[in-house]
Amino acid sequence: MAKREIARGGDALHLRLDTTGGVPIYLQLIEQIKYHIATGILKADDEMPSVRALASAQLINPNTVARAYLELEREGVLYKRRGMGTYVAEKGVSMSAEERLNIVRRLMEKALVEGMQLGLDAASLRRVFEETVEKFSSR
Amino acid sequence: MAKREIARGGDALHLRLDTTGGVPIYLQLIEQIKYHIATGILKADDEMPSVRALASAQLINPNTVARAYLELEREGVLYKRRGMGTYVAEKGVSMSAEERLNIVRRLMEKALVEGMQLGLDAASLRRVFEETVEKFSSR
DNA sequence: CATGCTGTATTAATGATTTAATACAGTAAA
DNA sequence: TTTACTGTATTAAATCATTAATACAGCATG
Repeated sequence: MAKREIARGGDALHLRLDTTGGVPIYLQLIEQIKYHIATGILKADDEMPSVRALASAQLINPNTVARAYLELEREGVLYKRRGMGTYVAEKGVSMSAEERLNIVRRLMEKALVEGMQLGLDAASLRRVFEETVEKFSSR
Repeated sequence: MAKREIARGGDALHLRLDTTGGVPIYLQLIEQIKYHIATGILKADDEMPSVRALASAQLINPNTVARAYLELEREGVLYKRRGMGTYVAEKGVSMSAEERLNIVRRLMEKALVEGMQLGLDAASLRRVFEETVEKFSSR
């Protein structure tokens, strides 16, 4: 038996999955893994929990984890070594600068449209922006 | 027959609906209506196109429009007068300041998590923010 | 009050998504 | 090579979401 010493980034993962059907599990996984990378809990080349380990820890089907990992690999967030494991990738290597900007622009627009609809002025929106940037600037 | 004179805000609506199934039609409607409000094309108390008028203009089912209007009413974006029509509401009257802030925080977080994952630094993110704010500050 | 417009409600059909069961395939270590 | 771990692929079941058909109900106008 190969009981490798593991120092998985996944050890520090605190995933809160809501399995009541509101949001698909694999999307929650994707979102929370990205979040943990953004906060620095997961760093480049950290090993993720295996598909089966994470599945049994969370009492979900391995395929659901595999789907999340697959999508994250497509986005360039994770990379895999067949037979070995899944790892955190370096950032932003998969697309052109313009493509990346456009993705963020779309999301920013969504946030600000919603904010304006809720009656927030530019100053309030700016405050939310700065506040949020700080959460991710510890690294 | 009551052929009322109408000055619908909807006249200026340029909706581009993609009916190939990617994004649900009613969500596209919601998003684009909010967008038009944010840009000032639709103003408070403007009359929206009727459920049937918008449906036949866009070749979609009236219930689909009704669903979008219903959701927008729930969010306080539109209001209705039964038998009369649907209108654009004043902004941000339906929830507490803290609730409104939290909604925007969530969306902002999503945008920035994605941005960081794509390798953008704080300065680039700030540029996207300012750029986007300006789009909606003409009013 | 009748007409023709508003939005509403109910139900059904369709289609897509999500999850699960299960078997396959690659790698490392003993 | 065997074992025990990795991820992968295929298929099917179940669930959910979306859209549509159709009938109902309220209001303004003439």
